[in-house]
Amino acid sequence: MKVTKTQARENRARIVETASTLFRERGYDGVSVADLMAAAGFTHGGFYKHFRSKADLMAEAAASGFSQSVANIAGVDAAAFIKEYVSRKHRDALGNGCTLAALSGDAARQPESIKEAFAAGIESQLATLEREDGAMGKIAKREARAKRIDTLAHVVGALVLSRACPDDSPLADEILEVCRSRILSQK
Amino acid sequence: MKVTKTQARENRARIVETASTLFRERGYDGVSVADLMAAAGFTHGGFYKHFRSKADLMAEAAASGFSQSVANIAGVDAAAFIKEYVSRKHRDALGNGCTLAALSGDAARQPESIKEAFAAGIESQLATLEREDGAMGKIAKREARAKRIDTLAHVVGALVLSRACPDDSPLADEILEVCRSRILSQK
DNA sequence: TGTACATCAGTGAACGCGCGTTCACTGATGTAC
DNA sequence: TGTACATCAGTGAACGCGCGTTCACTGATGTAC
Repeated sequence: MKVTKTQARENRARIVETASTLFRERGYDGVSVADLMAAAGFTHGGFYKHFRSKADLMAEAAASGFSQSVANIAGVDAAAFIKEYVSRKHRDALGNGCTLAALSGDAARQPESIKEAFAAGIESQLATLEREDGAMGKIAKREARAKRIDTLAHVVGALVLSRACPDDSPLADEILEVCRSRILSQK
Repeated sequence: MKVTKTQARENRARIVETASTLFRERGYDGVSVADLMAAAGFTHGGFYKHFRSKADLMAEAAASGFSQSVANIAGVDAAAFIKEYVSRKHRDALGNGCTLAALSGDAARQPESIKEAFAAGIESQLATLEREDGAMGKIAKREARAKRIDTLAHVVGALVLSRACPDDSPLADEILEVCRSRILSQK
């Protein structure tokens, strides 16, 4: 049963978004093509009408996750970003959370095409955090970029360590709380 | 062909150490029982004479990786630790590097037994960084622990983000350099 | 100390299963006249 | 506008393959006498 061009484009987008969530929840190896297509409401065979391989989808799903994050934090100031990022709510919402925190470890072992998507994701995350430096001089701009890179690494590290601890363990919460307050006081 | 009790114990330890390295390099799903046993110099069938399951070995291999790290950083001061941790050398030495940076993302999706090994690994890492606070008061001790947790999250985040970027990309090095100098100046 | 036997680390074939990918097929959509 | 045909998104069976785990077997080690 063929389907409208528009419908097909929507279906493709739904597959990418579903994949983006499932990959963040279970990792790249934890989601099969059949799993994913079923979650999006299709049978697995049609997958290759949209994507050349699972690896191609992985790169697209990462990009989709990054633009979702960018949309979420657009217009939010640094302190609010840190408070939301380094929170129990974010830690426990793997599938809708930051792709960097959920999948950077996986990305490190993936082909270059996926690492490129991650580098682009990091840059767009940095650009979104960058609001107020239109009038800055060169040195101040460089300093502002360094600060944003440093903060991003810091919040990602806090979330990643907290998630590696057992669910509801005191250490998982301690890491989050300690890092949140310290990162906030450094900005 | 049976083997000496001592020999069997050594063989078991070799399997755990081999696994610890391979898991860090390729992730838990990237290493099969057969791969691992072959790398340790055995056939795969004997695996279950030593371990109840692959998941059991994963927890043991993590613990082994953590005690290797602890041995490496014992007696090193905070500045030297940060310089070595947030370095290109460490980033490019996945298999011999920090288990937290290599596998925390994977651990987040694993059974509680593995997360418990990670929590214990984090605590022993913190304890090793803790050298000079014998004479501290209660408040100073709490503050010192918070500082160590925060630094650990920070260095892990820097390494994880750098590794997610394409090999030899400018961004991968920039993240490392920016974070290294900023973390050092905060301590 | 020497002999007979039980133990058990290690072997390699086999198990069922799920993986990524391919393929012949369907039938509504889109197009050419 | 109406008709005939090509297109191609989606279906579901099938492909070869590698996975974690099990099992009958081997034969040197360790033990009981």
